[in-house]
Amino acid sequence: MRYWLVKSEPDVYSWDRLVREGETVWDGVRNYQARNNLRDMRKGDQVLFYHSNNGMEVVGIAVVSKESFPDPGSDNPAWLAVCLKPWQALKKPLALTLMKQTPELSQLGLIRQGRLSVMPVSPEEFNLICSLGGHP
DNA sequence: GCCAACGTTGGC
DNA sequence: GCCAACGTTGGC
Repeated sequence: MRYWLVKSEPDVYSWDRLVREGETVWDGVRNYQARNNLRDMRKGDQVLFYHSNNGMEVVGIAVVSKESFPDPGSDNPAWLAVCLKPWQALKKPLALTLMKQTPELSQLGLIRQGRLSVMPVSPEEFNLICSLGGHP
């Protein structure tokens, strides 16, 4: 089991919409590093869902429901998509400012490489984020 | 709205 | 292959 974090602007695609729809195709990634991370996702991996720009907090945990396939929105087979399903909302969304104040999270990709939209998260980081988010 | 970070593009 | 110019992302 591996752990990941994806970013989404809530005005474009929010956690609530993912919950409403039950599953979504996570496409439109046009960055090679992020693409490589999509490629490495396996069914059942857990994915932190972060709202960028508007919100700036981790709001929930999703699960990879389908491993990578060619992005249906692109003619270029180099670009990939996965499917995500919502699993659980965090009881307390975890703000970026709080994560920045947490020494154990100082190596988080979200903080170190602000523009990357799909990134791996270590098990330790994942567990800490869950517990800070009020998750048992 | 501004700007830092970073990726991409294209001229040489 | 280098690097300047430019575009995009995202925090502030």
